[in-house]
Amino acid sequence: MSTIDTERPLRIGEVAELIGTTTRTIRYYEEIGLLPGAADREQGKHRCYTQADVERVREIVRLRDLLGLSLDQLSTLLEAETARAELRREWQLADSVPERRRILDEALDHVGTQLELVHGRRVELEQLEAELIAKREEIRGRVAELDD
Amino acid sequence: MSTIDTERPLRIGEVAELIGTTTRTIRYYEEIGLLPGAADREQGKHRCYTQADVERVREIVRLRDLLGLSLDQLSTLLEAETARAELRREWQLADSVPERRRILDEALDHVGTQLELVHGRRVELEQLEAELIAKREEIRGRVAELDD
DNA sequence: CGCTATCCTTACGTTTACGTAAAGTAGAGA
DNA sequence: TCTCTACTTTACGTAAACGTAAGGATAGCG
Repeated sequence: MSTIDTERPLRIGEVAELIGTTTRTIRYYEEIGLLPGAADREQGKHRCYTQADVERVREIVRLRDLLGLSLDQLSTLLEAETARAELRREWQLADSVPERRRILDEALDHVGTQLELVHGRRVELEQLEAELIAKREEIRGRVAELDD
Repeated sequence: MSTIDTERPLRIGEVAELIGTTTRTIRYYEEIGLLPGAADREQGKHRCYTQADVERVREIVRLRDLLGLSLDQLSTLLEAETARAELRREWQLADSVPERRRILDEALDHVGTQLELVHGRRVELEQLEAELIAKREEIRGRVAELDD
C-alpha cells in the first residue's frame, strides 16, 4: 500500500481491465445503484475512480460469482459496504464515545449478515464435497473388488 | 429406502412439489436435455417419474443453487450423472472384468470432475469467510479500545 | 361411462444482466 | 490549438431461465 501514486485517479477502462470485467458492467452497476457513482460529476464528464472504488467493484464481482445472488439481492447485502464507507467518513466527525460505538456496532451487524450468508453457503458446499468424496471412495472400493 | 410402495410412479406435479420447484422448470430441463425424459413416451401421455428421477432433479437444483452455473455448464458437468445412470444399466450386461473396470474408471473420472469444481468453490468461500471473520475481529478490537 | 383434476403441447411474455451500435464530447499529448 | 483515443449518453438487442395463458387430452375415481 502507498507507493508513490497510489491515488492517481483511474478511468473506467482501467478499472474494468484491472478487475477483468467491462465498462458496460461498471456503468450498469452504477445505474442500478450498486455503485454509488460520484454525485458531483457533471453530465458528460468522465467518471473517475479511486483505489477504494476498485476494491468495491472487486468485492461485488467476487460476491456475485461466489454466491450467485441476483444483483438485487447483492445490493441488499451490500448496504453493509455502502454503510461502512459512509461510516468511515462519519467516523472523523464523531467525537463522542457512544456515537463511535454506535457506528462500530452497525458495522459489526453488517459484517455479521454477510458472514452468516457466506458461512451457510460454505457449509452446504462442504456437505456436498463430503458426499462426493464418499461416492468416490465407494467406486474405488468396487474397483478393488475387481482385483480380488 | 424401500417401504412398501417405494416405486409408485410419480406425476410431474408431485415431483415439483417434492422438490420445491415448478412443473415448468422440470419440463424445461427436459426440453434442454438436462433431464433425459423417457424416450418411450407417446405424444400427449403424462410424464411419469421414478424415485431415482426425483433424486436426479434434486441434484440438479442443488448444484444450480450452490454453484450458480448456467444450465449449459451444468449439463456438461452432469454428463457425469447421465453417464453413470447409463453405466448402471450397462453394468448388468458387462461380464468381463476389464469392461467393468472401464465403467468404474469413467465413473471415477466424472465424480472427480465434480469434486474438483465443488472443492475449488468451497476453498474460495472459506477464504472469503476467513476474511470476514478477520474484519469482524478488527471491529471488535476497536470497540474494545473505546472501553479503554 | 362420465367428471374432474391434473396433465399435455404450443407459443408468446418477462426479467435479469449485460452486449452493441451510434453520435457526439473530454482530455492528455504533440 | 489540434488530434486522437477513450470516454459520454441514449437506446435498442439478446441469451438464459423460466412464467403464463390457451385449448385440448388423459387418467383415476365413483
